[in-house]
Amino acid sequence: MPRPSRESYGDQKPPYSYISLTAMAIWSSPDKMLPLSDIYKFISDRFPYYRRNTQRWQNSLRHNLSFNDCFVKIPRRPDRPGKGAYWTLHPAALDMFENGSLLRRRKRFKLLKSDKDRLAPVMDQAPTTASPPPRPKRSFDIESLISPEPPRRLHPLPVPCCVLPPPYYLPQHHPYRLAHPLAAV
DNA sequence: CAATGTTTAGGCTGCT
DNA sequence: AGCAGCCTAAACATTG
Repeated sequence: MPRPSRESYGDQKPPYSYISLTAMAIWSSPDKMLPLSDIYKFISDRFPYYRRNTQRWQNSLRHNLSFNDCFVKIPRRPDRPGKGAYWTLHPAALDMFENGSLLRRRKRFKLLKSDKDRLAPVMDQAPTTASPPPRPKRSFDIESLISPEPPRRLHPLPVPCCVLPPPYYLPQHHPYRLAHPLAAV
């Protein structure tokens, strides 16, 4: 099984879907959430193939972000202004890839319409204030699958995975908090 | 205005 | 053949 590594692929197209590449990028970030431009950067830093034809693949990537329910937009905090939201993974979508492989998804992650409707009003609220972060619960270790292409590390590697981004990015009654086994306590 | 985000549409491939 | 997952193009809206 091919795995992304420092010297893999070169100019060849990596065997990962945009969904996989985006999930890698998001999950390798400290807060498990990234703005669009950082997702682009992660991918083109690691996979030289994506240093070309940027208009094409970035359009596809944006399509995937909006189209797939597994990606969720988190509004910026008012004190961190900027263009565009942060993107994260839906907690229920973390087992989308068979046995940790990012090559092919088991099944498309699709929310029921009723779930979407329930989520929508909450996502429109302005982000609220902080509370102590729930402690990490391992679920998905993409870090073990990826290493940066250039000889440098973007993040310290043994990062404990947490299912949720830090709560201060999320509205107080965000469903994700409830979805998190520790946040519910 | 350029970057970001949403949506529709068509094509390709592998699987059953 | 039909379906599911994926890729690409493109029109269009929103936002900083």
